[in-house]
Amino acid sequence: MAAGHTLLSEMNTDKQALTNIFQFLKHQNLKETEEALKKELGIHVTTVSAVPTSSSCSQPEEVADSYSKDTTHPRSYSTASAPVNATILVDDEEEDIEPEEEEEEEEGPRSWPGVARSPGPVQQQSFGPKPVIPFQVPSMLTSPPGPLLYKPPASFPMPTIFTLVPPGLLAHSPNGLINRPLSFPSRSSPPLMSTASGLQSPPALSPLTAPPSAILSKPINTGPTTTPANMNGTLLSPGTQKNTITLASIPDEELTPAHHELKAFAEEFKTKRIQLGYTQGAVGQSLADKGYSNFAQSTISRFEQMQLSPSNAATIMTVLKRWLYEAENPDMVLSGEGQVDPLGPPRKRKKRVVYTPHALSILNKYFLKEPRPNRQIIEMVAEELDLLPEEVRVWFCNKRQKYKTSNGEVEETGPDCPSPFSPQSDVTTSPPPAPVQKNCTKFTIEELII
DNA sequence: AGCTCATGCAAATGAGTC
DNA sequence: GACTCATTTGCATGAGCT
Repeated sequence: MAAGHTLLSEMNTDKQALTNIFQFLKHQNLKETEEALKKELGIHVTTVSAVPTSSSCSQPEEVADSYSKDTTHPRSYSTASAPVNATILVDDEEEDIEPEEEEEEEEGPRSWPGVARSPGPVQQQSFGPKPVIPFQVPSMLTSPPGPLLYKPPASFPMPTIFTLVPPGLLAHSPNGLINRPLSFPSRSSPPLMSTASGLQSPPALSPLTAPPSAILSKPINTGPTTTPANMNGTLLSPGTQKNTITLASIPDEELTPAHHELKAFAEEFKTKRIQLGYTQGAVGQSLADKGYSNFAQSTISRFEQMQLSPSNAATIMTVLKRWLYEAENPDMVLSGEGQVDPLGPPRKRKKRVVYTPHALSILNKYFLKEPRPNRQIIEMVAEELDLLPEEVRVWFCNKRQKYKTSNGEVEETGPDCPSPFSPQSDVTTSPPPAPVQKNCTKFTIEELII
């Protein structure tokens, strides 16, 4: 504690932060938590050298692993608009202090080669001094003892950068989204799911609409990957076509404590979501509204069913846990830098493009002729189909991948050089058999013109 | 009929590699 | 820089319910 005081004395504003925290705890009658926080501060602050401008948090291995693949989700950040405050490190263990920038990387939209994109929604603005105090909430706080039965295990800690926003200050939020107390979704407002309405592109070619000549045969031994092994959805994640392990598929006896915690939270989340009157789609919408990483209804559904990999579930849990806390405590918004996602700035995942049957047909024809088109061809195809070159490139990548998995291992000829096709294969999109091409001879554009 | 949820499929993404 | 591979996650849609 003494060390904590030392640190705090150096960082003026954190006194205010601590005051707020303790007031909050008192207000919530969280005596135990308060004590624990004090205790924890006393312990952990000693491990910190001053962290004047950037905050940091720890990620024990299991969770760190879950983050490891997504570098766009910084695990720590400090505020941009609030006066520079020190952040108190609460968790211990390994540290990784991310270089500032994160928020700047704050992504302008992902850049697509050769294509100028309009910037995404501005997540951070300069509002001048803001009455929010960046603070790293201790893990026990991130899972409020009161409303939440779930207690975060050490192996799945919450991201712990938060800003406590006193209720009275909520109205000062300048952007209408940030720091707004969570409100119940209006039943009259269009739910998230309703976006899947008439404005979408036509569905992809169905097997029946594909020209007979375009129907490939499936390999005699279709691997286990072409079809979900379990159609009832209890063993394999539907969206998981490979050997991805989902939490739901792990036998009880093999579940680690961390897995149990995830499952427990998923159950609790579902229960409380329903109690709060939110549909899965509304949760996704609310996440987006609040500036968090948003997820589609389907992802929320999969989370609740634990049809996600453990690491993926852990990642999503951090967001949902925070969302749930705010939903249950509308007067006390936990926010880091306004409403920054605990995993970093909201993801800017490119909106999924649904290709028209016509586009798919053309793409498949090109794929047949040249599964590995060069840049020039890609650009030509993109122009013809009014797509981005990057979209075309990705389509070919995915197509090769799908082809390879659905047709078994490709030998000499490789997926790039379609081998004589065995009867039946990917019926929806695969092109008709092509002559075996030794050495994957590239086609010229002229040859590719259909 | 309209809403919610579950799920197949595939577009998008990230890590590792060449 | 572009590929492969594994993974994540959104769109579309069907099932079930009210």
